[in-house]
Amino acid sequence: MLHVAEAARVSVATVSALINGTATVSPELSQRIEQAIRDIGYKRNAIARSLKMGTTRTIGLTVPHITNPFFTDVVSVIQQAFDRAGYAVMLCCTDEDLNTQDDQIRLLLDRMVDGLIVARVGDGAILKRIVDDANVPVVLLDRICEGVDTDTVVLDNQRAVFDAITYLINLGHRRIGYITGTSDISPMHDRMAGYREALHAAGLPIAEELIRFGNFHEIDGYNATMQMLSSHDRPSAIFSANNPMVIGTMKAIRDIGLSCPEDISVACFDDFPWSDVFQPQLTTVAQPVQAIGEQAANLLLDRLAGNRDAPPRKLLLKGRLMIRNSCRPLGAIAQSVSA
Amino acid sequence: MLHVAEAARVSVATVSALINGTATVSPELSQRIEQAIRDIGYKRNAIARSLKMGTTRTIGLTVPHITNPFFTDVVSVIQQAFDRAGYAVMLCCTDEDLNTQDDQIRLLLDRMVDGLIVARVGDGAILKRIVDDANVPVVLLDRICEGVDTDTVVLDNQRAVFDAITYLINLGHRRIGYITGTSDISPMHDRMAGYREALHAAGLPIAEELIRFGNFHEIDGYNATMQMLSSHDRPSAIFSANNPMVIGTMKAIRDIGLSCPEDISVACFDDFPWSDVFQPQLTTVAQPVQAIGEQAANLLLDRLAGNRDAPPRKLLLKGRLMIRNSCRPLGAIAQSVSA
DNA sequence: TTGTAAGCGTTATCAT
DNA sequence: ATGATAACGCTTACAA
Repeated sequence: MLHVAEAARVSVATVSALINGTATVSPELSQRIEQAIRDIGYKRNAIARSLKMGTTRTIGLTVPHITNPFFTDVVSVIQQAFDRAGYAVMLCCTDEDLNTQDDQIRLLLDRMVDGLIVARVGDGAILKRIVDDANVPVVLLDRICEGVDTDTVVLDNQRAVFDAITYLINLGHRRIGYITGTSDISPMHDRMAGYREALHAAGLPIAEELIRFGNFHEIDGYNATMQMLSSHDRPSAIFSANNPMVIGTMKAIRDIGLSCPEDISVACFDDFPWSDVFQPQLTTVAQPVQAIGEQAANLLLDRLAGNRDAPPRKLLLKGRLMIRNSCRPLGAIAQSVSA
Repeated sequence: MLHVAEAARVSVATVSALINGTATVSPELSQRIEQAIRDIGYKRNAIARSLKMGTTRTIGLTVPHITNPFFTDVVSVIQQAFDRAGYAVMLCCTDEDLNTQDDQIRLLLDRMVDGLIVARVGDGAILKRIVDDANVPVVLLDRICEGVDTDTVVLDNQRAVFDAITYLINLGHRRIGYITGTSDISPMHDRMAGYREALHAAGLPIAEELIRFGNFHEIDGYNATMQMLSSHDRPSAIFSANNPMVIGTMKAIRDIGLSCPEDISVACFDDFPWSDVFQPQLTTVAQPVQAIGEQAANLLLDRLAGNRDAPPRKLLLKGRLMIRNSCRPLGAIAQSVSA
């Protein structure tokens, strides 16, 4: 900018005034300055501006795994929304690791991000302290956080799984396997509650050996399914509370020589774009990813626009059961087995 | 930092020296300073540091669509690599739009990113100018760029498609539909060349009506497939040069009342994690996503570490044909049709 | 070993 | 309408 000012024979203040329209500058000087800007190819340095202004027009976004289709979509929507608003987004993946998340959030805060969207992991205590210290607005995505009272966008997970399990029960299933991630994060906790609630509402017993915990990855779904199917009294249906793990479930079913839905019914949380093209067409609980991403972005954008004092807004969205052909009435299963 | 200095009754220079280990400071002062840092909860401001140092420890990454599974994986790998190295990554999605890409790269450059990884889109001329002006290292990912002579990681696309089409030909297919994105980007151009080369090598004619151009999205694959299948002389196999479009192809096959592989064989570029679990199990060309992401990251990290003068390094990786069951010998197709 | 002070590229206040 | 100048928070000669 100094170069521009010199070339145009004006002061830097005038250049700044012109660029930002913060004061009126005469036509002659305007022209000289614009010419100089073109000649030199001047671009305003956003870092210096940030230092002075105290704002970076950058937000931080942290999710557990970007390869989880749910997060892929949500990240995509959020990124687009901020791009439209002229914000940059720094993306971090915590890999479901608490310390990693910790480091990443500090890294983002050090870089003076104007706001944070976080799908947290693990214990919320540290997150709470970080968020309290930092003076930036935070929106919690997908996962609520005990003690952190801030804008939130989550699904009604309990209700969604209740519906799915009830559907399975109505199909005649009595022994329904349930594969979940560690329940220290709210969605896993709430989904499990939905499972228990549905069984309870139907007057069915809860068989603890049918509940398996994994670490969110395909391999965990594989192992959990293997264990359940190797038992002498295997379930007639399996619900996976997490999207990547259901791939493992399907591989285990295949490897053990069974097939879905003939021998075992399968349903899972989170929809796939290809769900209704390949066989079996998985019955899933679809989350409104577009809405989730947009709401999260809007909530933060609203705070960024200056609305700091509004009380925390908690959005609870509804899932939708997408019934396809991966779950069969239990009668049909009995037939195919006896055939 | 000023606060810390005051609280510890030292100068800011001493605080800085201690934090950065850039000079030795006496035990007494060290202790006082560390105490003050804890008391105040001081965190170094990375923006101010960046302004002074001229480096942000942040890189920019732009891809067309993060929802394209290939890019999802590559972005994930790259993000992890830079996270390990203490870098933040700003992610942008161009949506295959030239102007968007333009704006985003400028936005990243304004923010003084230390380097850029770009899976470019459209005409390379503007990209070239931008890259020349900016004084940051750039690595080109997935797509080379005429005139931009810099580090590059791409696949041997022509060879990969040649292999896939040859496989189809050996199965007995003669009329092979080909669905591609606009060929102004190198992978699409090279893959098409592989298609033509394979037909030519087998002495087969190239039927231009079997080559359809789409815009990379599922809907484009759908439309292209619909058109081909509605013709009186439809192909016996379809190859989709792009991953999202093959979902459209499968939907079109279903909607038109045909089935794969019984009525028509399908193969495509880019592998899916679930390819060998659902039916039909798609035959695909798998890219070494892990290697691609790591190499791109390493190339940039190496430049960032100071190796600026090495000549541009061009990495050409090999694809792998994953043969599954979505392609049938033509004889079998004839049988199932006559049956 | 420690402190003083200049400077990174902006914006903003206050004279002129 | 324009310009001089301080300030944002840091690093780094250089001086003490």
